[in-house]
Amino acid sequence: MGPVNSATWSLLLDGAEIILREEGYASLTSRRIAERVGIKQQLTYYYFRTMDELMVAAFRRLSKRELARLQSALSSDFPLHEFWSVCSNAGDARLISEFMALAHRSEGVKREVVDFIERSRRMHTRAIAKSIKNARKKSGIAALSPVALAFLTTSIALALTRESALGIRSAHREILDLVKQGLSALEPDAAQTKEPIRRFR
Amino acid sequence: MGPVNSATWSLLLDGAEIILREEGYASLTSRRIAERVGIKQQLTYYYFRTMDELMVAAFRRLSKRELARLQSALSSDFPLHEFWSVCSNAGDARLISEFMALAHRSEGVKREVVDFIERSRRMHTRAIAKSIKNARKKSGIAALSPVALAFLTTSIALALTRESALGIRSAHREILDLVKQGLSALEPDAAQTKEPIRRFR
DNA sequence: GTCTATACACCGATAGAC
DNA sequence: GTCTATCGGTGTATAGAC
Repeated sequence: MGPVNSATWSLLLDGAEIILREEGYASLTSRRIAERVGIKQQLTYYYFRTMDELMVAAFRRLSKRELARLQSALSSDFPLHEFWSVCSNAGDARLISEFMALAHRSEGVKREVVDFIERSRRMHTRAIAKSIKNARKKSGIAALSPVALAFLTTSIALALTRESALGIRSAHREILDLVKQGLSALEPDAAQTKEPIRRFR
Repeated sequence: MGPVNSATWSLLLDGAEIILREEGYASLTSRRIAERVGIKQQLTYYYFRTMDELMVAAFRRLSKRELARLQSALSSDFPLHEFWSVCSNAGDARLISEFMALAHRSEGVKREVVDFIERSRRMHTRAIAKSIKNARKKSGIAALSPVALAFLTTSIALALTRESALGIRSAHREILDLVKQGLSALEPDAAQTKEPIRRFR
């Protein structure tokens, strides 16, 4: 069994991410990955016992990276604005949504995905709670609990990216304005210092 | 080429739906469908030229049925409550989400999916607009345009079903109460006459 | 309309040479 | 650690008998 984090090990996971992004999980095969990164198919089984193990490893690496990215967003000057920006990244959203689909087909992947969602929601919730407490004048948004706001934010980000990928645009502009308004209510200074978030046309 | 809407033709699409629901789109193969409904694999190609054609036909049939279901919901006494109830049906949500994933891999499916989303959103938007106009006292919810409310409703329904399928429950109770409250603001009489919607524990 | 037979490509996975 | 060779299984799709 090949060593974790070695060069070829990482290369295989890189290939897995590329395939998932570009072609979806149905094309996530050892042959396709190997072909994409220029190695022999059978080498896959030196580093991973089964394809399922590879998928779990791929998501675990992605999850680690994504949680670090979210954590660093939450450590910035405008945590909620930055968190939203990370959530709205189309490439990673696509990747995570492919893994969510895979979660229905692999117990191992499912465990990791659930763990990731719960962790990121907890982080997000704590940050929202802090922002609400710090906000000078309470806006109507504080009628909702932090965890509900966290759920809504990520749900909206995912729906926007998914529909954008299909070419659907109806209501997007208004929803985006609404989110921006909500974020600015919780982080008032961000509106002046940062340019408007414009991720969807 | 076998006749559309014949018994075996329908049987094949039934099988396709079952496979999609139970195993996801990666398992949507002619062998698996045929095995599931008890016919020979090769017969698939008497009714459909390619698997892609079968998928498009399957979604078209589902889309028709679903739009009819939504339309009939909107013709009921409490259109928005009923629409929400249909959207929150776990089985159909799963099916539609599998087709959305398939849309990334098939131009034909993509066209049908986009058409379905746009049609259902238009129907939903019109119904919301009508309810807002009819509502006696305007609630805070009317600050949002009908199409934005339509987007939010379906996004929330999809996110709730997806997370429920994974076993995640955080914030669900509160979000469900929020939706119920919004629906009741637009359709005030429904609260008394119908029992509370309780689709997620 | 449904069947058998069959083509050819791709899949996961293993054995063993170097 | 990477390679060649190879297995049995499954995938789409076609030809042709009944």
